[in-house]
Amino acid sequence: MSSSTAPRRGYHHGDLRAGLIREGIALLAETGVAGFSVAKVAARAGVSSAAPYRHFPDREALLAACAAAIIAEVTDVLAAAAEQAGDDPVDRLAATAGAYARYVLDHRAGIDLVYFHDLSGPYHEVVQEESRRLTSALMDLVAAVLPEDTSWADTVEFVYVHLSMTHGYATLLRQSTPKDAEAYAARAAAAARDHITGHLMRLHGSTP
Amino acid sequence: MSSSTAPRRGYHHGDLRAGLIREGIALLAETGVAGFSVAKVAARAGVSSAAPYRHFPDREALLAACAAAIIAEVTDVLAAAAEQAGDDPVDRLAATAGAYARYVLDHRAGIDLVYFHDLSGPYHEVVQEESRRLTSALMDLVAAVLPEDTSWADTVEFVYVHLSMTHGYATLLRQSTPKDAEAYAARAAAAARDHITGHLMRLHGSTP
DNA sequence: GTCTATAATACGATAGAC
DNA sequence: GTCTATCGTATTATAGAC
Repeated sequence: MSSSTAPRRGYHHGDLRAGLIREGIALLAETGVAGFSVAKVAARAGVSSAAPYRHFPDREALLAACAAAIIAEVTDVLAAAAEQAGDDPVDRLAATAGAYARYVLDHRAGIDLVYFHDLSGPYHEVVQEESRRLTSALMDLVAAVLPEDTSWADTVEFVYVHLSMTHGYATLLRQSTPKDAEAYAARAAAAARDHITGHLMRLHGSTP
Repeated sequence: MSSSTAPRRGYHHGDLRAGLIREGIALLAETGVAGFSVAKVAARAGVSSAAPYRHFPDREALLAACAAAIIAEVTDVLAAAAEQAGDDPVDRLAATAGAYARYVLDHRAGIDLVYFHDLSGPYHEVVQEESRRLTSALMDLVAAVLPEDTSWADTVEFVYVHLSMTHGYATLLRQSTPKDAEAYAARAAAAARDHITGHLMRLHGSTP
């Protein structure tokens, strides 16, 4: 019974697969996709450069697993922010923009994997699955903001634009001042609110 | 006089420096920063892998030169789009969002260099110079949209958000359907218009 | 100013011991 | 499942011929 829970030796890991994904995400946050390599991830996890190939067939598969994990985490972060924002639909949607900005500021380069890597290859079904989860969560929040008779296509389009400006603001932001994250998150939320307001104005056919 | 205008030999180039930047931009558009290498750029330009080092001290300098050229081109494209949009300030600003989307669709991965690479190192004064030109051009367009008594800081913030959502929409867009660019550009412009309208509403203190 | 050749390094991936 | 060892390849950058 002595070997059931404790690691057998120094090089043994309880769950190397999970550890590699964790270290992969950390490496991506520091260097971006350009600086990502299987060897570096392995070194960070404290194993040899051959070990990852027991868990992932090639570099691309490890990268895809990291991307899926990042998207999953973002989804959870946005959902939590909406939950915490209260009952008003506009507040809830705007809060996701602020939370996204905060996330990108923390994970810096990590997010570029999701937006700049070609996700159409093999192994990427997992990534697309997580992307659908994220989109789905936002669909619910957006549907609560738009009028009840809004078509599915228009709702999707609004999700698209909301995520776009949220992502764009957060990444531009990352370039400049890295401090005072809360102030920037608040401004990201305010920008999202402007967009929501303007869109509702257009729907109502009035102009300022 | 026979050697003054014509190339002397097969390996001779009139302006290799410019050619390297041109091919570097094309390579970035195809592969992104991760796939960028001095050797590949040299091969595309039809010279040996050592030749670029006569014109750029290292890889980073070539990359910086490409980034500066990309930003300069974007600046020109946005200015031309505003010019072509007519006299209404809102039309002119919204047009830049559409033009940006069109540019990113054409140059795909190329733009990530500008937004995801660390631009704080050496050689990057040129990049920051071009960035300032872009910001400055947008400042004029935004100032024409906002009320005359708007502070400089608020104008900068609006430029920031406008560019953010413009960039975000264009890059998200690049991920999905690559066809029907004009329709997407029109929607990018419409999204920018929503943001402008919503912001003006907030300034006027009214709600939808 | 461009070439050929090369050094030093890092990477992806595999083979075989344990 | 992880190790050590290794092959093949691509990269950055330099040296020296022309």
